[in-house]
Amino acid sequence: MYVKFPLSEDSVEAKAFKRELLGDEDDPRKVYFLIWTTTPWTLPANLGIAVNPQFEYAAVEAGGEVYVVAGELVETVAAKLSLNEPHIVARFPGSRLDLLEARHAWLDRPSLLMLGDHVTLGGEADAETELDVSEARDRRATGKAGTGLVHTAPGHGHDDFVIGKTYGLDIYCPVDNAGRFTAEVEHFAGEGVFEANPHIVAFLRERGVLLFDEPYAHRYPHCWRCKNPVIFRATPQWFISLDAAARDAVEVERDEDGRDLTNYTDNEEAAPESLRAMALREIKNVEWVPAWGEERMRNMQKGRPDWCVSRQRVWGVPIPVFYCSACGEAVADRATINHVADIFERETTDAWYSRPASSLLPEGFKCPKCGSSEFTKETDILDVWFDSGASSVAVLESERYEGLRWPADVYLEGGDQFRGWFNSSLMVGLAAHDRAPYRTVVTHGWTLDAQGRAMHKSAGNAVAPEEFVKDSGADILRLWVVSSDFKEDMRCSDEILQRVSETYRKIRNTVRFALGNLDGFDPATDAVGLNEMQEIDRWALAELDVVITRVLEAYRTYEYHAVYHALYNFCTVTLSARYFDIIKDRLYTSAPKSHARRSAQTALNYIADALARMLAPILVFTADEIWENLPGVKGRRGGADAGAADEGGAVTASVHLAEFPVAGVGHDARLRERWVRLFEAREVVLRALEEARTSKLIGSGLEARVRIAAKRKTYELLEHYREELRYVFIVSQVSLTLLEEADAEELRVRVERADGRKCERCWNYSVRVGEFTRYPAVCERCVEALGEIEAEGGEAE
RNA sequence: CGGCGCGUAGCUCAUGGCAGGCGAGAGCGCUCGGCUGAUAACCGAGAGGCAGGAGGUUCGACCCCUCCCGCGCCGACCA
Repeated sequence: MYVKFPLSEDSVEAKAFKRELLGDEDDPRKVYFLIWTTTPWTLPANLGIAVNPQFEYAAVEAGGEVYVVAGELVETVAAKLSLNEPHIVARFPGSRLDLLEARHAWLDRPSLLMLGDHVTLGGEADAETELDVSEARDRRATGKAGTGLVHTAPGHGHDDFVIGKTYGLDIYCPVDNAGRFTAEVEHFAGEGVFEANPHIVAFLRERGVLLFDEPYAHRYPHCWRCKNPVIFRATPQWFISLDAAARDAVEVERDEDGRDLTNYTDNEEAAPESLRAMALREIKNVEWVPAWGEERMRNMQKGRPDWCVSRQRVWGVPIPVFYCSACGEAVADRATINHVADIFERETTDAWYSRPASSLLPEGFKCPKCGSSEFTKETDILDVWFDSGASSVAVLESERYEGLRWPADVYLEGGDQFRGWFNSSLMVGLAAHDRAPYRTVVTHGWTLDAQGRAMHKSAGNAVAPEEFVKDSGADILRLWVVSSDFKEDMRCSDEILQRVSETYRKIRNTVRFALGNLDGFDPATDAVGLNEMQEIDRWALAELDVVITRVLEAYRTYEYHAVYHALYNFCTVTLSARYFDIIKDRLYTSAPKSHARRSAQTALNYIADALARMLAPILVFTADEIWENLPGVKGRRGGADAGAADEGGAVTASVHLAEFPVAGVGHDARLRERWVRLFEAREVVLRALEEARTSKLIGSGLEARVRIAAKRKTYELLEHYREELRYVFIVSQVSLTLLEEADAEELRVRVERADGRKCERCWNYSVRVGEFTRYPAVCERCVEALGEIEAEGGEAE
């Protein structure tokens, strides 16, 4: 709607202005300021009109009246209003209008002309509409609505409020809590604002001040919950000042009950600081993970407005303020607040609602200003952020929990909580103890879908954790969490969870292999000392040691995805593809109680034990399942190095009562270096075997005899392990020769069919199969193993 | 628009962050093959990335600077 506000012609300034426009201050034609608005109900609260000082405005004469509108909008406005032969009588910059006075369109009240950069030519300049910038630009290019003069009601919108404050206008808001006009609003008192809209339009039309109205679609803010349109009202609120220094020194809690004194400040004498100053100081002392959190928090505190802590809700923690019924004085001093606090401690905050003001105040309390003893209670409640911000004090200093202390070691939440919980906790912590309530703050990123977009139920791309847990279990969901770098945004989708499920199965299967091969192994009697173990078993433990070191460090620094990758890589490469594959021969064919087999089992037991401990925080259930199946836990009590026992040898009932494995046990850097080179050679052999397989020379690697020629350096290494090589490469025979230094290759591998026949017991090929009358289908190694089994009274297959 | 962050193979991550240096790595997945005593398993080989894009600094940049593009969080009486 377009409404005209007449110029107040009485003032000297107005006369001068009219003379400029029409040449004569006594010209009978009246001058009007033309405003446009989509919210008729805010007009009763109009106290001003804003124009943009940068724009050019024009005075348009039509039908004996003169209208002021933005120069660029003259044509569109004239067309829309069907003005009778409009013509421009003057042009002037917006700044010319500053501080002129109009009369309200129908009320006996001035409306002040003001300058504001928020005024646009696109319409929808009203603060109420919250149009975003790009959309506003589009709108400006297409349909124009508006006059370049913005009706301003400081009580009904942010921009209006701000400019109203600048010009010293009242913050006038004649709408009550129920959304109805108050009694002072002529003609419309008691009407709900939305119901009043058409009445106001009709009323203005009758008065002849409405020049045009039409239906107009535009954005308008709605309640996020009930979806109804909301209205803006400026209302009195309680704030906590961030810049005012405390008038009194903070009361310092003394260390009465043995709590760490450093938790509390004792700077009673120090000059009072503002909350903001304290916050900026404390932010430096907190460890932020990731580190950029410090800068984010600091920037936020720098530009933060005072904390509005009052909320108009019927539930919550009341603000313990009283108002004098006689003089209106707000009462909230230490004595009254402590009095209320004492009552709350006994009766909970419900007392605020159940007791009258008189019984919430100290006996005989009188208004410090007027001496009256009649008071009313504040009805606003505290911002719930204040509640959560107080959690550190409420929980950590509660006597209901043992072993807790303030401040907290760690706060962990999503990055959205910088402005939320991290902030409110900091404020309350500072108020209570002058210190940050946390030593470390860890933040995680957002969960996004496969395309990296935020999950929304409405977009249908959300993964419901509870659904997934129901199908696949919490262990796998936790494994997903840990597989991602939680400090950044994390992606989650069916495919990703599918992958994680597969890695879970791999880990579980790997440990199951170890446990399966520990059947009958009793760490107390069967374990082999580290120095007596076969070298590859010690190699496995040396690799495990590296993993332990890496995992413990990663846990310590919140690099959980590094934990995941280290453990998973260990399971797939070190164990499954290498160690397990190589020792299968020994586990399956050596005599059950042979030293060779027990050597491998000792390593397996240690590995399974360590994996259970390291996996425990992630695969909570699976780790316990592993734990229960460790031979040291199953029934018996383990030895010191037998695993499944904590330091001191005590077997714990649950892995979650056990410590992380200790680094350094299997440490052997030189051994690992040798085996790095051995495995490099193994890769060359494996490639050669693959070629032989492709050409149908062999199928299984055990069908092969490998002829290796190596230059001096490699030769010497391999020579040292000559008898081990067939097991490391998993072939039946290996021969080794020296390669000329002039040769191009460091290592040359030829694959042939293995000599002899396949041993039906161990599947290796041997020229000696058939030599042994007692076991004609078996090789020399198996004959020996079978002999041992028989000697132990066991049953040889 | 303002504050902060992210963008390396199909996927999850290394390397790279104020110590820039030869042809950017791993595992999974995929393709092909082997094994059949971890079998709703296991082993191997292979293909696969111009490090979001464009400039700049430099003898030399994934790594430093600028701009652009894409994405996320915050700027809400939602916790």
